Amino acid sequence: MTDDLMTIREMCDAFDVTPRTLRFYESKELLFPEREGQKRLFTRRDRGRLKLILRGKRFGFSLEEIRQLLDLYQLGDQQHTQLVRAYEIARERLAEMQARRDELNQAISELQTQIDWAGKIIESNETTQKAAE
Amino acid sequence: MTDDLMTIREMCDAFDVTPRTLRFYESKELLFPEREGQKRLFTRRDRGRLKLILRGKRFGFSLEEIRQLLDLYQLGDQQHTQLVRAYEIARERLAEMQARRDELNQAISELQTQIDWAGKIIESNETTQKAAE
DNA sequence: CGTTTCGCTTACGTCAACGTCAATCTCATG
DNA sequence: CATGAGATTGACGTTGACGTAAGCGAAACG
Repeated sequence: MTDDLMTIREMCDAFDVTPRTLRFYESKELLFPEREGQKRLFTRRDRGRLKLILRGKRFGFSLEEIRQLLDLYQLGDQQHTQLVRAYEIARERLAEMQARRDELNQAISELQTQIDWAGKIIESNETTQKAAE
Repeated sequence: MTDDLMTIREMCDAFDVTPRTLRFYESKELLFPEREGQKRLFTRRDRGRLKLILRGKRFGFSLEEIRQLLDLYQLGDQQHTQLVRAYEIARERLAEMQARRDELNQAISELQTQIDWAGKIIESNETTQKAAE
């Protein structure tokens, strides 16, 4: 593939973000595009990371938290101590995410209940209205 | 129950927030505490809403989005048109939340995979180290 | 009765996550 | 070669969600 590398514009179109956002993420060390002269060229690795960044944001993680999470996905070349530490952090994060999912499930079922109620009310309103006509 | 009404301090202790936060939420019309003279007194309704507010925040909703969600839980005294509209919004939100949950589940299983790998690496490192001793 | 202790209001400060604008630079195209 | 479209680097502006400090009123305590 010749377009293993993508320009900033291609990235923006692909992920629906602005150039400013990509430069900002680079300045925060979330992305590490290569350079061709001055111009940024984003790699497959950058795309993978960006995907995770955007996902993290949808769950309300801060960019700093996301940066730490990203490091967990790149555990290859670590020292043993570092690896063990990352492992522990990862297990904590996993527990958090599972707790969140459970909470989210509860929120969903509560909202579902409200919706069912509202549906019934609307239904009865409409039938009584029809009856009144 | 005589303490159906709670002071600002009791609320802060119960929900681990600051007074500033509660006043801020009131100013944004997320909470509607009663008044005894100048002092705020938070009702059971306020506590229910605060619980939902804090939950919403954990999922990355803005306060404005949360305000709209809260209205869905108070569909009693609405006009028919309003009710139908709220019903539609609620169904959209529900779909969003379900999508989020699915995405979260995927993120969890991916992270789980990474953790399993890391666990294996750590294990093998430790056994080879032991063997070398 | 003085003085802490809460609580209230008003108002300015802060931090994250970008938006926006100006001033270059660079390269392709008429 | 001019020029116009994109990209880059500062640098300042903005918005959301509070923090924080100043000043005042009420009430509870020694």
